Amino acid sequence: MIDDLAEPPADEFDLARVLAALADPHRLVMVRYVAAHGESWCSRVIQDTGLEMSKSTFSHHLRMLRLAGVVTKRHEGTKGYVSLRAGDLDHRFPGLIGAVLSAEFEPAA
Amino acid sequence: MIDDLAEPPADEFDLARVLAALADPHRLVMVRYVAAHGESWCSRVIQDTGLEMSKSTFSHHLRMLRLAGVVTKRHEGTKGYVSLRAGDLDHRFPGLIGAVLSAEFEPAA
DNA sequence: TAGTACGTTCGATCTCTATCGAACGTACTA
DNA sequence: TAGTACGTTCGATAGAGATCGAACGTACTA
Repeated sequence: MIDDLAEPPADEFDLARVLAALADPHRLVMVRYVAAHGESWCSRVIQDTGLEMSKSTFSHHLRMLRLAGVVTKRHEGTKGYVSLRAGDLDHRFPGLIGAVLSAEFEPAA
Repeated sequence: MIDDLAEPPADEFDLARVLAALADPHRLVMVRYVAAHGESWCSRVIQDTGLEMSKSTFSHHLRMLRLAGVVTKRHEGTKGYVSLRAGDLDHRFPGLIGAVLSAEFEPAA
């Protein structure tokens, strides 16, 4: 776990990149989970959400979210703890993450 | 211009699809233009925004936006008039389009 | 010292998307 | 009746992203 991935500072967030990071059903599930449960480690997210994907695919999605600035990760022991950068997001794009989190998820809800 | 593209009704909007439609810098420019100027015809959007793309590429982006439900198009004479489905969007995903439209566009703004 | 759990990285594959030029159909205009 | 403006559709191409299994490195545990 080398993990020298550069998470951007809030003032360098790119709108299109953030939207692209959120524009995936699996990643929306991930983001909603950490938004609701607070900081969580990866395998817990996979288990609790019931996301059916391999660890490598999860890691890829996590990478997309971190590169956009949507989530951050810290490391403790063998676990990686993921949390939403709600404050940074709301500072840079006021109301955006709140609207996404409170939006109806499924079509014809 | 056969144009039998099915634009979804508001209650069938899909969040991931809408976010994906907005997750492109060119399409963000298009959406912001029609949001600011109201109903506009295609070639006017291309000219005023200074978007450097072919007509076919513009047509492709317009298609993505329409399929997601972000914009609608009506036809009059030889021109296609595009407008934002602000009401439908806000009804289904309250605050989302407003947050996107008011967001800082460029990084390090 | 293994052994186990955790998560990343590495190929490989497949699909989707962005892009263009060319050709087309539609409607107005001279 | 051409001619022109408008926008779509059709290949074709190139790039990005989603997905997986396998291999790896790290930290705790027995």
